[in-house]
Amino acid sequence: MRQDYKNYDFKNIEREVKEHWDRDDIYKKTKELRSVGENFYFNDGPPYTSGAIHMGTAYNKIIKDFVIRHLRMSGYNVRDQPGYDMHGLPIEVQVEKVLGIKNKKEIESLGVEKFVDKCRDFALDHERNMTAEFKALGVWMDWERPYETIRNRYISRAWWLIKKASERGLLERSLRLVNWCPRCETALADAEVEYRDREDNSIYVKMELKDGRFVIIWTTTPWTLPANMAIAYNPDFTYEEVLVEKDGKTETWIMLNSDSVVKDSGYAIRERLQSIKGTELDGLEYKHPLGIRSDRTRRLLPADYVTSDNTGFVHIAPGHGEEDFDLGLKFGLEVFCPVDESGTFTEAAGKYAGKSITKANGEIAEDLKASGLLVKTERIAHRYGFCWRCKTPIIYRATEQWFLRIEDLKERMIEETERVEWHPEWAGSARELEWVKGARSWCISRQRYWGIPLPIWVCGECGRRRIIGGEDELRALGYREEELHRPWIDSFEIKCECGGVLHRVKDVQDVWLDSGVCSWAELTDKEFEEFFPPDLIIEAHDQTRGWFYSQLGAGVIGFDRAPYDKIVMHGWIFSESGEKMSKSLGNAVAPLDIAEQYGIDSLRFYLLSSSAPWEDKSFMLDGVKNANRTLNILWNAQNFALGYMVLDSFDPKSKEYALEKEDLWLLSRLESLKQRIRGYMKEYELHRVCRDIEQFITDDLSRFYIKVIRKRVWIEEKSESKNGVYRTLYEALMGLSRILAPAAPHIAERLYRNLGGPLESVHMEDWPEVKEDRIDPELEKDMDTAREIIEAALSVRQSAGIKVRQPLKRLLIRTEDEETREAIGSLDDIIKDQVNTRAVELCDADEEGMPSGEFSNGKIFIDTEITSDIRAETVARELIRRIQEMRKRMDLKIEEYIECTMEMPDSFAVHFEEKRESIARETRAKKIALGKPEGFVQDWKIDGERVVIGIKKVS
RNA sequence: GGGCCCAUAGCUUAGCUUGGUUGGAGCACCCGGCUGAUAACCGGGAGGUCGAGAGUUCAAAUCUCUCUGGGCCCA
Repeated sequence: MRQDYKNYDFKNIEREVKEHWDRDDIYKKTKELRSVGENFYFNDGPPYTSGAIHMGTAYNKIIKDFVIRHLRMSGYNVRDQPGYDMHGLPIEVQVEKVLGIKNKKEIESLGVEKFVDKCRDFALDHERNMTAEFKALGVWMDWERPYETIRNRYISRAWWLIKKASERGLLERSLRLVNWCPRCETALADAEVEYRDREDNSIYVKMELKDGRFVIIWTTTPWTLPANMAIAYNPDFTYEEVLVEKDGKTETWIMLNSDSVVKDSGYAIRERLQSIKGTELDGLEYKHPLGIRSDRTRRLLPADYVTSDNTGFVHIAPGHGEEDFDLGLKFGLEVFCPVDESGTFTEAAGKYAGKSITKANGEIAEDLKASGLLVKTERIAHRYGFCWRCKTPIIYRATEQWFLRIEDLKERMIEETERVEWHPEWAGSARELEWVKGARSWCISRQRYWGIPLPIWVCGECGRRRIIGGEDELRALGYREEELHRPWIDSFEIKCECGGVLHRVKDVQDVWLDSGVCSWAELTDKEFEEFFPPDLIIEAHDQTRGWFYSQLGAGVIGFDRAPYDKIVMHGWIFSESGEKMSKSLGNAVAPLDIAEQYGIDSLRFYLLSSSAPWEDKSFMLDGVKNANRTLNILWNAQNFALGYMVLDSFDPKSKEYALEKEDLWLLSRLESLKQRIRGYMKEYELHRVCRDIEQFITDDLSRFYIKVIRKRVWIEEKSESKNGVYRTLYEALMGLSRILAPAAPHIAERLYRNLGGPLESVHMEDWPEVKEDRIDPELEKDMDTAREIIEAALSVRQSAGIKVRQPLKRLLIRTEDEETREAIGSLDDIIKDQVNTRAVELCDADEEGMPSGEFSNGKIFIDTEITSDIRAETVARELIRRIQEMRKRMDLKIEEYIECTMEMPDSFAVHFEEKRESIARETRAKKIALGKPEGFVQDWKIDGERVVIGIKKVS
């Protein structure tokens, strides 16, 4: 056992504890120790290597670290390989920025090899930084051996899945409508589109029917008009046909909501001609408003999804809208898409050829106006999709892409979602299930460079496909390059049976598929045998559509099951004012900056205790301060205990001790704490674990227990009673070091080491069993009663102006409650001591004339009569308190002796003489007398009288 | 517009499953006190339309419905 820093110097403590872990290889030894335990596969969701960690990433890893440490202490052999998501558009975009280039053409002219090398360096740099930060947070994972999505083996296992999908008939190439980023020139997954509000010009356009009447459509994307192939109406609606007039000319219009459509258009309604049922419009032909592909016949077609907002007619461009595409499929429309990869109109767009769609918007409106077809323009705010990385507005394009038909697996995916144990329960039963039910085919191809190349080779002659299921298969065909990435793999050709040549399709795969395969991608055969499938994953709620889902899809394709049994879903961390933390808003707090100020353990303890894991949190700096305060109190309690234990050479193995009521009480509290924690852990209520520990430290241990036993340790000679205190404190602190180890691993470690823990590290300890026989609910209840009475008495003292240093003659308690009477009887020593009263008595009637107060089961009265002895003791306590204060100011050690001389009025002096011996004993004074104060001298005012005290240290 | 989650004191929150005396606590604030572990702690004070409205009930923070605001995921 050893005494430690006087103050809770978290900086040094945390640094030194980490040094200890490193120097003595504690992490490895801990894993080694548990290698005989039951296998447990914790699967880390890979953060994306494109920036520093933020508070949310920190929280994520802190929860994981908590859970893993707890599992290890509970005996499990935990597989804890962390991982990094290192491919994909986000990195490409950042690298483009660094290189100062803007599009795919510039990448091609720079050279794909150079570009990909940069991407790899970028990802590896960030991986290094992030690892350093995770380690700094005290997170124990296998940092020497993380999985990386860019490794050959990883890529190889991803290919295996695509081959598997192909074998199961789930891989297909087809013309589909996809989200498309014209800047990045690639398809985007739904998950890669971010929706925001923006303002646009919407236009109302007259579409001329063959008979000269017009139907009015409304669109927010004028640039899709060249691709118009039909107009949809709703067969359930009844449309209005009205005669409108402008500049003396009249026209016949068909629409809904004619009044609001005509408003501000310069037209006026002259006559309401008739109502037209939707069905009557079926098949009517109209002219393309811009005269594009005018040879085609365009018709009005029925569609249930048309809403009654706006005009009740929807312009249909199968090349640019999902519903349009589906309607086109149903009615055999041409999928006309006169827009290329970069968002530029092709020759097919007639006069707009070569123009970018964003610029064409205005021009199209102008042209419509010129030809008299524009009814009006209206500014509107609506949700629009943007590329999640470069923030360019996305468009929809019909293109040939590769898909996984996971909608075919929907039933199995639903079953698996229902099988998995979710925390909280609704995360699965409501949220994920809802999302899975909407499963659609998964577009996995990307027209980019930095990603896992799709392992699909197609013959230019006969169209035969060959899917390569792994690196070995590729090498067996003669592939020589070390690298499996683009561009190296692009030039590899395979001979076809037909005599032709198979070329790899140029695409890379969606990064969500990368992380989707991580549960098996880096496992050795042996590990796969021992650990797969994973037992547990822990991620934030945005992963509903992300990793929870991509893993489910990949797992069901590969293994007909979800690659997890249990999911803990956690919340996000927002700024103090509840907004998203972001650098651009300037409200982001870096986890390590906070740790620098208040300590890593404080940050961890705060994040874990602040609210339930699945709740979103606003990050409160005061919360971290408060956690720091709690740990500080623990530190002080430890100092108190160790100070005396070391002084008395306490031996925790010694059997020579006697436990008093308060000792048994604290031990009971400790065990019932452990019992509650056991329940919380089952439900992943980590916040309750931490809050209850905090309560125990501050309330039970520091505020009450230590206050009660202070006198017992201040007795000089060794005694069984004093050993009882040591024994109790030792057990409480040892217990705390263990149950605090997952949340605050540094201070727990230090505490354990200071107490002389038998193992090299607290993290190698077993999670403590609950010693149920020590739990004494009756004693705990009695103590609650005693504490309540003590509080009430102190409160009455205060309002009566009787200071605690003045003993009471009696404390009288009136209660009808039998249990309360028994509690008082059994704990009266503690009550006496804490209230500072000579006697505790029960009474049957109110005591007239005495200050009184109430507690939940009765009333109390204090007898404030001052006898000569009470006066003497009050004076003695006042003097002792001042002398002690001075000893402290002189920085004397507890065991050092003093000589003390004092001047005081006669009214004090008589009492001083009376209590001289006990004053000398309590202040460790060899000599104490009246006389000229010498040495360290201070003036005091006691009850308005001047007392001068002088102290000298003696050796 | 849809699904899920959240809303209690200035702030962070307990209580809601199973309706029942005056809805607890911490931080911050004010007043007083204690202290040889403690720049710690204790006592008191002030601070609540339990987001709003309706319903069920003898009784609603708690159950039901509607609405408002926030979050996540979608449309």
